Amino acid sequence: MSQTKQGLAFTPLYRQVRDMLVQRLIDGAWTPGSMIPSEFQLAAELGVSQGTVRKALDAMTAEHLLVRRQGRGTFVALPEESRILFQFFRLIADDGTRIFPESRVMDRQLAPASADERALLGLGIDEAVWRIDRVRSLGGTPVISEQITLPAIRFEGLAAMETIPNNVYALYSEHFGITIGKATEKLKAGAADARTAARLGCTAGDPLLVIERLATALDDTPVEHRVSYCRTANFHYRLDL
Amino acid sequence: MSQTKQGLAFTPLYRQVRDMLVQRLIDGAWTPGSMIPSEFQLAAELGVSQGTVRKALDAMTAEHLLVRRQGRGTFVALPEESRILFQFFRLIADDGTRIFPESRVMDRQLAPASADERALLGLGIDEAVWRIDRVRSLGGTPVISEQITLPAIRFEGLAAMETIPNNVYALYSEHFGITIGKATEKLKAGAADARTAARLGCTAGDPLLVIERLATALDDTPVEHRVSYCRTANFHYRLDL
DNA sequence: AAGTGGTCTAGACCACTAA
DNA sequence: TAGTGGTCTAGACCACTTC
Repeated sequence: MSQTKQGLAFTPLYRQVRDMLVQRLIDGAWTPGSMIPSEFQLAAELGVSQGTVRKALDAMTAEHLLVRRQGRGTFVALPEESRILFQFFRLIADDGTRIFPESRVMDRQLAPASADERALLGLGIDEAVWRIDRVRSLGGTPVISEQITLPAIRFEGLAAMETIPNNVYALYSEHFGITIGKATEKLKAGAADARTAARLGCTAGDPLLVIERLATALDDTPVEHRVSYCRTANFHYRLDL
Repeated sequence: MSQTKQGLAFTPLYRQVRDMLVQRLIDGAWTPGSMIPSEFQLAAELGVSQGTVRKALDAMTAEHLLVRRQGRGTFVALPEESRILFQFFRLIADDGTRIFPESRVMDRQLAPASADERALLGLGIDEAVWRIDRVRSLGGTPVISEQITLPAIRFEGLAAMETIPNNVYALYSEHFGITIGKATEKLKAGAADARTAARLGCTAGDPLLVIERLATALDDTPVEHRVSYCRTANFHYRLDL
């Protein structure tokens, strides 16, 4: 647990500790929902001070990987609705209400990956993908039509599943051992095509908010590509700068 | 610099220090670009430890209020292009390039505030606002049409100004002593009206990304309301989750 | 009462910058 | 060489939760 500080590749100790602890999440040594050892235990085990462990744990808390509760302990974050709502789902009713959307799966297919999909998900030439097509409703009204693409190799049991639950990040975690760590979104305005318009109860050509998301696992490998077409008549995408 | 820790209104010491230092920015005791005292000097002056001052300064750095440079010192952040580009301007070329937009002011008016404007900017019944209408271009092509609304009382010298510079946050800071601290954005999809379409070189009815921003000063009072209509044919709004 | 995270302190040493 | 921020340590006490 020591390192010469000169040279161009200096990594602070708290960062090394953070990386080691994230590795435990990747390896599944610490599972979602479980309590991890206390700061002092980790400090003793790793041979660093408690303050250094704290700095690593604080960083992981900021990444939403851990949840700390005074008096109780530190826990591995769960992909529960409240967390998704806070971290990943930014569509909010115009009156400020936050609701978790319901989903209706329209289609699910296993197919060879297109060139675009291979590039986005880092797949080889012969790899396949799952494509999930669903409609999401907020307060009973269909608002989002979205297509999700997953690398087939990481979701091998998916064919056997009867239904796909509403919270897919909980599915990835519980059934496939994949934790989504980060995601990048690109937003554009687009026009509704006939099929999407029919789904969302609007007219073809109506403007839609188009959200393209690439989500990565804890090891920063791409896991999910998603394009969402959103009717923003009564909802908006909110962001603090 | 001490406080009983029981009771419901406990505020950590580093937070109190942070608030005191932000007050110096509000009061203008520390001006943008200037170097502030070292951690040890502040600690001695405020009667707290250097570690507590550091935690306050780190928080302010995270808020983009300060810039720290190892070996040089800690400086009050400037509303310079690079900072705006990083913190406030999220429209990026599809190839990933970040450019600072040029602006062309189409109109500037002083008028009584509408009911909506009064509500958004926290104004009284007889207050006036400035309305600035401009077109912004990226790499020579007009991409954004936006309307900015400012409380007239906070921008009294604006009538005398010949031109309005491209970087309005630098203007607010340098000419009116107002530092924008935070902003909230609401994104929707909308259709171009005839005037906006003519400005942006598209067709009326084309989908546009509509960004509504409310920016607040360091003391959390609203300062600027802005609605931007963006053509996203070759650009997108990017965000990390 | 015991164990946890949250705060605060004091001091050491390293790395970077400028004079 | 002096001064700055960046990292790391060791230890104290407080607040919250559970038993």
